[in-house]
Amino acid sequence: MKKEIKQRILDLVSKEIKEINEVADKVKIDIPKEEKFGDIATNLAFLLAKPLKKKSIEIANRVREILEKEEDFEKVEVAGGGFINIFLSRSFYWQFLTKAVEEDSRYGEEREKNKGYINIEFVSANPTGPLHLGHGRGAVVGSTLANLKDYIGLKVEREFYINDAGRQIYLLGKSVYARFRQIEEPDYPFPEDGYRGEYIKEIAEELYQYEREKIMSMLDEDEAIEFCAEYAKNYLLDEVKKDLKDFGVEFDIWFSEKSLYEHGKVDEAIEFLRSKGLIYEKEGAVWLKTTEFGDDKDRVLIKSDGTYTYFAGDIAYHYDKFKRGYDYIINVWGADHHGYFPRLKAAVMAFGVPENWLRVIFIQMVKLFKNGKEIKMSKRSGEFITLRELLDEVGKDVVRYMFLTKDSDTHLNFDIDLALKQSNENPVYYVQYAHARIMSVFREAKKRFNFDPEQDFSPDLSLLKEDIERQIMKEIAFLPDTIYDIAEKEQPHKLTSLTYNLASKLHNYYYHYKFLVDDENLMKARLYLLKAVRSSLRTLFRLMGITPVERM
RNA sequence: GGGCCCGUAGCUCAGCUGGACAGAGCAACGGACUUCUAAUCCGUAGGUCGCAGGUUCGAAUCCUGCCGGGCCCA
Repeated sequence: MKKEIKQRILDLVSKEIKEINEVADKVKIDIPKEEKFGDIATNLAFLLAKPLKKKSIEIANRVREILEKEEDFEKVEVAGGGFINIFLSRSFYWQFLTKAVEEDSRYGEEREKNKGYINIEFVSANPTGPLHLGHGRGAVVGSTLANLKDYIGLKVEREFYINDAGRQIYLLGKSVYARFRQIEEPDYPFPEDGYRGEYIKEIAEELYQYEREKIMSMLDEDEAIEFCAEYAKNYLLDEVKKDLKDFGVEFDIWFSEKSLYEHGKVDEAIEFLRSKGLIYEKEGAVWLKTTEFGDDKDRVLIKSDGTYTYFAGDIAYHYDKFKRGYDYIINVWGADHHGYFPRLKAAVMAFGVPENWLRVIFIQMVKLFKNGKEIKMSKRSGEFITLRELLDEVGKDVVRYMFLTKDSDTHLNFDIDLALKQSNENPVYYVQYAHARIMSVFREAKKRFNFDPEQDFSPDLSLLKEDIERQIMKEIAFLPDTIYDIAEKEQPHKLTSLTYNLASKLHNYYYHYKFLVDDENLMKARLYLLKAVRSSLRTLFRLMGITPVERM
C-alpha cells in the first residue's frame, strides 16, 4: 500500500514540480511513531531543497497545497522543518478490514508464487547427536524466513543438508561400537575423541538387543563400526526429524552429503570449474582459483593423497543447487562459520552466479540461564541442554517466540525461568491472550445475542469512531506492507514486536470499550473490526509458527 | 597478526539503506476487577546511545581511531 500511496503523491506533485522525478527514488514514505505526525509522512521536501534552491519548509508548504486536494488525504500538515505529514481519511481504511476478514490467516499474502524461486537451507545439523539450542534458533529463523518469502510470492524450497560422510560419522560409529562392546566387556576402550553423550549408550543398547548376533559375527572391526555408524545415523536423523516436526519445522528436501560422492557429483563440479579455467594443480594437489572472486587465497579441492577436501564436497553441493535454477539461495549458518563464507561465495561465483546469489544468515550463540545462572553447554562432555529438553520444559510456542525476538546476528540469552512464567513477564502469553480474548468475545456474542461473528456480514464501519479504533484500522491496513518489508530485508525477528504492538492495541481496546453492546449496529461494526484483528494476528502467528489459542 | 558480532534506561533488547524531543518489554513506584477472561489496562520514574574525532542542513545510525566483551582463522 505504501507503494501505491507514494505513486499517488509523486503523480500529484510532479504535475507542478517536475524536479520530483529526479529524486523519486529517494522519496520515503514512513509511518511516524507519533500520531500527531499523521498516518504517513514523507521527506520529499528535503530532497527538493537542493534542486529547487529553496528552503525545505517553503517547498513543503507548496506540496501541502497540492496534496490537500486529494480526497483520501483528510489533512496535510508541515512540521519539523519540512516533513510533510498526511492524515488519511477514516473511510480509506475500510477496504483493508474487509480484505483481512476475507483472507483470514493469509491476510495480504501474495497468492501467486511467481515472484521468484529460492532455496533456504537451515539447521543442517550433523546426525551425530541431538539438536541443541543453536540448531533450534536456526530452525526458527530459517522456517520463519521461508514463510516470509513464501508470503511475498516466492516459490520456496526448504532444505536440510545431511553431513553423513566423513570423519564425524566414523567417530560416531566408533563411539557406538565401543559402548556396544562395553556391555559385555566394561573395560573395552572408548575412543579418545568419541561422543560421550548418554544417547550413544541408548543406541548401543538397542543394537545389543536387536543386532547383537549380526555385529558379533562381523570379523572385521571396521565393518562393524560402519554398521554401527549407519544405524546410529539413521536413529539420530529420525530423532532430529521428530524434534523438528514437533518444533513446527518441515523440510522439502533432505540432501545427503554422501550421495554427492556416490554419484560422482564432486568430480562433475570440479570438471565444470576446470572448463572455466579456474582449476590448476600444484604440489600434487588440485586447487580452485577462489582469489579471482575475492577470497584471500586459493583453496585445495583434492589433497595430494587423492582425497577430497570438505570444501570440495560443499562446492559439489552448491553446484547441484546452482543447476536447480534458483534465483538465489539462503544458507542459515552458525556464526562460527563466518570465516567460511568468503571462500564459498567465491566458489559459487565461479559458477557464474551474481554477487548476492548466495546469502548467508548467521545465527549467534544461545546462552541458557536458569536461576540467574548460565548453564554451560559442552558437546564433548555430553552435558548440554538439547532442544528436545527445552521443548518439553517450556513448549513450542514459547521457544519459537523467544528465539525470534532478537536479531539472529546477536547473542541470545534464554531465561528458562522467564519462559516458564505464565504472566505478564512472558510476551508469548500476551500475544496469544489477544487472540484468545477475541475468541472469547465471539463465543459470548453467540451465547448472549445469538449472533455468530463467523458468518459473513457487512456492518456500517462508519460507526467505528473511537481513536483506538482508528489506530487499529491503520495497523491492519499497513500490516501487509510491514510484513513485505520484513521479508525483503530478511529480518524475521521484527515479527515479534509487530505482533506485540497489535496485541497491545487489542488489549487496550478491550479494556476501554465494550463490544457486546445493545446498539446492534455498533456491536457488529466492532465485532467486524475484531475479526480483522484476528486475521492479522493469525497471519503473524502462522508466519512465526505459533499456535493461535482459542482460550486460555 | 587478520576477520566477524556486540557495547543504547537497573536488566533483556528494538531502532543503525542518516531525519522530527532516543523506543519497547521486564524490574521499581502509584492506581483500575459487581463488566465481553485483570495472563489485562492506565500512570510515574529512569539514558553523556562505550570514548574521541570526521562527513552532513541534520549522526545512536555513515567514516576513522581507541577502549571493553564474545567468537572464528592463521
